[in-house]
Amino acid sequence: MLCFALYSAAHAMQAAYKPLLEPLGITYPQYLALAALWAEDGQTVGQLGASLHLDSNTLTPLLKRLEQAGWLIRTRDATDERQVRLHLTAQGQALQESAATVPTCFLDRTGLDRDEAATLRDDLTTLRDRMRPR
Amino acid sequence: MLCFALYSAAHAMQAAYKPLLEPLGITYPQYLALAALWAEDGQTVGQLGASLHLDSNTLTPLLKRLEQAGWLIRTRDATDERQVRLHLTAQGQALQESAATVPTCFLDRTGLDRDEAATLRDDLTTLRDRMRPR
DNA sequence: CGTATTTATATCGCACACGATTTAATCTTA
DNA sequence: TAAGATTAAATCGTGTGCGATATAAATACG
Repeated sequence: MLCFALYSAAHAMQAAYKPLLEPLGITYPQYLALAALWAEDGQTVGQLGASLHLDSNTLTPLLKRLEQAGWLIRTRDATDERQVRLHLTAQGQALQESAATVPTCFLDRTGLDRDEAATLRDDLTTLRDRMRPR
Repeated sequence: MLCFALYSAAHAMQAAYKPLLEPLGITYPQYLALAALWAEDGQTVGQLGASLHLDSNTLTPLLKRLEQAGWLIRTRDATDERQVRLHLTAQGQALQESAATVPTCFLDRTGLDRDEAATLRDDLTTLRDRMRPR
């Protein structure tokens, strides 16, 4: 069953990330959100949701927790008051340094070399995009 | 990022299953539990948890919902009262028939042929087992 | 035999996911 | 420009996952 392999591998992946992220005080989905902001600060909730494939019903509480923890600030866009922009705090930017080793540590844990990991990543991304539309 | 590919593909997979399972009135994790019981009825919570990689903190509420819905019955093992055995009801057994087309429908949705799906499944299972132990 | 330890579930609390709905702001268009 | 449609977040409810703890039954051991 491909589906169960995917289901259980995804859970195992989050479990493997836990010891890496716990010292930083963030969860895996929070890490994804912060990583997106490290790549581009000042995104809106909608932009973040588009890249993470998550909607505001999931993101709003998660982002409030990140704000509560001091990693970012949520501000209404001055031009379009419907949008909420996400800005990293100094602490949130500094966290990128602390998390710098995380991807490599995780890759080590998988036992895959970079090429194998890239191939599997591409296969999964293709699969995901085939399943999404309808 | 392999991790995000895995994360988002797993979510997309559950989304792809939703229209197949919703008519049956079950969720994807519930489907996994029932599928395990279709393969072998009368398992204990612990046995089911071992095959699904889930603990009783997740399974107990899920199984209570399945019992509530009439798919199975939970009974204490007479020999060892610590264990809870899971027995499909007639309705629960009959559901296997209704769900018979689900795996093929899902495979169609992935756009993969059986060999590609099997290869990806094995890669994911290997990856999962590499990440699990420590 | 009786107490300590181990084992199998259950319970509790918190953090996602996501369908459905709500609210508020912006855009459309007659 | 005023009413209706659209859009962006937020809110609400339900169902997982999982760490930590509790409970009760079975086993080990002195």
